[in-house]
Amino acid sequence: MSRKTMVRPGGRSARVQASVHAAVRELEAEAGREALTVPLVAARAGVTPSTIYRRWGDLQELLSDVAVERLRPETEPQDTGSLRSDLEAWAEQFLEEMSAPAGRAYIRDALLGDPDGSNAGQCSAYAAEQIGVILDRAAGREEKAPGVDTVLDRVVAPMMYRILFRPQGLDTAYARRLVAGLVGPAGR
Amino acid sequence: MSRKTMVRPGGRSARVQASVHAAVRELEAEAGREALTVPLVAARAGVTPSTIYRRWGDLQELLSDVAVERLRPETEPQDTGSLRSDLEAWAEQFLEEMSAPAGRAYIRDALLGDPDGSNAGQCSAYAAEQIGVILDRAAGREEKAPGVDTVLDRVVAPMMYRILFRPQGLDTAYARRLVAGLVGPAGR
DNA sequence: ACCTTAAAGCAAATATCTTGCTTCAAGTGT
DNA sequence: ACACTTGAAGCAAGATATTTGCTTTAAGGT
Repeated sequence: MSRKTMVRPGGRSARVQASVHAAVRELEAEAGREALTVPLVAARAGVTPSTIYRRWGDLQELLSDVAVERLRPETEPQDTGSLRSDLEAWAEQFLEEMSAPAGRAYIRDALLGDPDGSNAGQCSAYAAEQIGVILDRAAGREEKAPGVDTVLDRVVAPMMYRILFRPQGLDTAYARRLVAGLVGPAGR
Repeated sequence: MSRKTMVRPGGRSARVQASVHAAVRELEAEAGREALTVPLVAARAGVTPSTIYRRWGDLQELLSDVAVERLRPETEPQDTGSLRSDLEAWAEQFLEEMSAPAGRAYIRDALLGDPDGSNAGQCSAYAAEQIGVILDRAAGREEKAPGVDTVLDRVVAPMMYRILFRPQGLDTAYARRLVAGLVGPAGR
C-alpha cells in the first residue's frame, strides 16, 4: 500500500486516487501494460503527473497498488462438502487465475513495486484468509485438518513458485495433486 | 538472458558486456541499487547509454541479467554423509543467502526485468541442479530419495514463497523443518 | 587483404521526472 | 457560519533519461 494509506479518508485525495486507479485499469485494457507511462495515466485521470510522482513515487508502485486490488478475491470459497474437495476447488481456481498471463502480470507487479513488502504480504494474507474459511468449515464438520501455514507451504507456495519460476506446463491437475499429497487418500 | 545470448562470442561485444556488468556490480556496491541509472552505468563502463538501451532495453533487464549471474551457485553442495543432512545443509544455506536483503533484492531483480521468464527459469534450474547432485549422491548410497520436483515443491517453493511474500521471522530452523517433513524421522 | 555485417558511437529530438512555489479544499476551532 | 491550518494538488521550469537516424568500428568469413 506504500503511501496510499495516508490519504485523507474522504474528499479530494480519495477522488484523485480513485480516478488514477481507474485510469490505470482502462489504459491497461485499451493499450496494454507495456504502453503505460505516468504522464499517460495522469492525462487520462485528469491529474498532473507530479501528483502521481508525489503520491506513488513511480509507475511500478502505482501498478503494484492496482495489482493488489485486482488480486483481492471477490467471493468466499465454495462449500463442496468436504475439506479435500473444498481445497481442490479453491486451488484449481487459484492456479487457473494466477497462471493466466494477466494473473502472472498482476503478481509480478504486486511484488515489484513494493519496497517494503506490504503489498506482497497482502497477497499472502488474501490466500490465508480464504484457506482459513475452508479450514474452519472443516473443523465445523469435525474433519481432521492441517493448519493454515501448512496449506500455504504445501499447496499455495508450490503453485506460486511454478507460476513465477517455471511457467511451463501448468494445469489444474497439478493443484489437485498438491492437495492430495497434503490431505490425501491416506487421510493425511 | 533476454538479448545477451545473441552477442558474438568473443571480441568487442563480449568486452562491452563484461564491462557493463562489472560497472553494475561496482556501482551497486558503492552507491547502492537505488542510485543506479543507465547513463551512470554507461559512464562507468566507458560506453554510450544508447548501447545499453539497444542491448538490454532498460535498466531492469540489465539488472535482471546481473542478478541471475549472482544467483548462480558457485560451489557443489557439501557431502555430509546422508540425504537428510545434505538437504538440510543445502536448504539452510539457501535460505540464509536468499532471505538476506541482498539475496531478496537479486531475486526480485531477476524476476522483474524478465519479460519471457527465462531468467526466472534459470534460477529454478540452478536450484534443481544442486538438488540433483544431492539426490544422485543419495542414490549412490542406496538411500531412498524423492524426485527433484518433489524437493522443489516441498523445500524450495515454501522458502521462496516466504522470502517473497512473508519475509518476517524466517530462520534456518524453518529450512530444517521443511526437509524433515519430506525425508523425515519416519524415513519418508 | 578485402567484404560483410552486427554492434557501438554520436548527437539531436523527445519524453519523462523532479522540484520550488502557488492554489485549493478538507478538517478544526470559535 | 466564519476564518484558520494544513496536507495535497496544480503549474511550470529545469534537469535527466530515453529514443532514433546516421556514421563508424571491428569481428568473422572469403
